[in-house]
Amino acid sequence: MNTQATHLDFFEQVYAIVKEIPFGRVTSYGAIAQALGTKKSSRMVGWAMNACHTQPEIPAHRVVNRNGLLTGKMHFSSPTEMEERLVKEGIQVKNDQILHFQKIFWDPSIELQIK
DNA sequence: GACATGACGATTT
DNA sequence: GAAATCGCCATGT
Repeated sequence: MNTQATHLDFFEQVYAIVKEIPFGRVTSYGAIAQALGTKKSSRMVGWAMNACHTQPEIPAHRVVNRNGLLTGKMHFSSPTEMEERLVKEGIQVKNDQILHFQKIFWDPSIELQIK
């Protein structure tokens, strides 16, 4: 049937990890990609997030780029919703950038003990 | 099927 | 240390 179910699998993998992100924590696209075993296709993670609108339960605001920069904030209902939501969880955001990013960084490949 | 684009990352200059 | 460049892979035109 789905001879091209490649993206569906990938999307579900990404969603599963993003939903496991604990409160007040964030991760990066590359970290998720690496947890899936394809750290090089970090773009695909971002692409999957683009389709996250099909899954309203996806805390996409907890997923930022490797710089801790809210690169995808513009894809939310409002360009400020991502920032506001992160701050609401106790995450400090300044100039669209997460403060103490490395401190609150949550690596799925480690926390989920994915080898 | 070639060309361009994209919520990225790492490396090199 | 900032800017430029390559890599990677799926999607759209």
